[in-house]
Amino acid sequence: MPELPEVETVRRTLEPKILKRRILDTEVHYPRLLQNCTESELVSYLQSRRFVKLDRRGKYLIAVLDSGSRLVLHLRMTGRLTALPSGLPLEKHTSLQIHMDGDLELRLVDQRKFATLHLLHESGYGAIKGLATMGVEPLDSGFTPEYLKAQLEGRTASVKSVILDQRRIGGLGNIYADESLYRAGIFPGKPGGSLTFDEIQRLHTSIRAVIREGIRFRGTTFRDYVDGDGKSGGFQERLQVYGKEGETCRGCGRPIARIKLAGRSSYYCAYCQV
DNA sequence: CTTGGTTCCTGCGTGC
DNA sequence: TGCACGCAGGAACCAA
Repeated sequence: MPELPEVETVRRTLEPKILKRRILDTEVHYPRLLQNCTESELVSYLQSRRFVKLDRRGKYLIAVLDSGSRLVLHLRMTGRLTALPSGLPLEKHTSLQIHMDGDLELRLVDQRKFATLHLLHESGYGAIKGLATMGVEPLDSGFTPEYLKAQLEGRTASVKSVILDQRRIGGLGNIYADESLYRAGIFPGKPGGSLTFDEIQRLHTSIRAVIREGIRFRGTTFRDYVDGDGKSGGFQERLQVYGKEGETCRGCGRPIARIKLAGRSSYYCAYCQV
């Protein structure tokens, strides 16, 4: 599940490979990937264009073209975006291929087919609701304990569902949310509005630390994720609770538990997180 | 406004 | 061994 650290790692690995190359041809194998244009529109628009920049906002990748228009991609759960030598065998669930000069192929493989692609010609993100309403990111200067407090204040929903809300915090997903709450010693099901300022400060610190470490270790490969070179991440070695139901808590030796919150699995230690 | 349920999709784990 | 079934999950959308 690509979250902020994974998408940032993809961005960093892809950008130097794809910039300045000319697009030779585009093949769309899963047309429903395209949210606001047709297959033929995309193919003809990209013909002979070049990418001049690869940006990220939350979990969105934004590829800026030399025309100024942008391709906006969201990998959702199983999307893999790689830039590898052209002509490698076509994998099952390949949604998109962009053939570029210099023997390079930008490829999207997406087993569950939830990934989305927008082609934006106008400025701004109005056409993409999730981008237009994206909240402050954990590593932005605006992400302060006070900001987090304001997001949690008055919420009866669980703290976990509040921090997963992309309109409040951009880029956090299930894995890093669970790891952050574990490090902060906070039970994920606790109502958001019930956190003390001390707990909010701890959560703020742990979210930033977990996201920074996630990037430093090049993301978490729990199942599908690979970076732009097709390589797995390293943060899965550092996970303390996510996916570890029944395993021993490093803090107290008791078993890690799992509950459902807002429709998602939440892993936590019932003793260390209150 | 908030909150929770449903939907999209495919592969995998479970149980008979 | 084989098959049906439920589940996993990010975010848009809908209903209350």
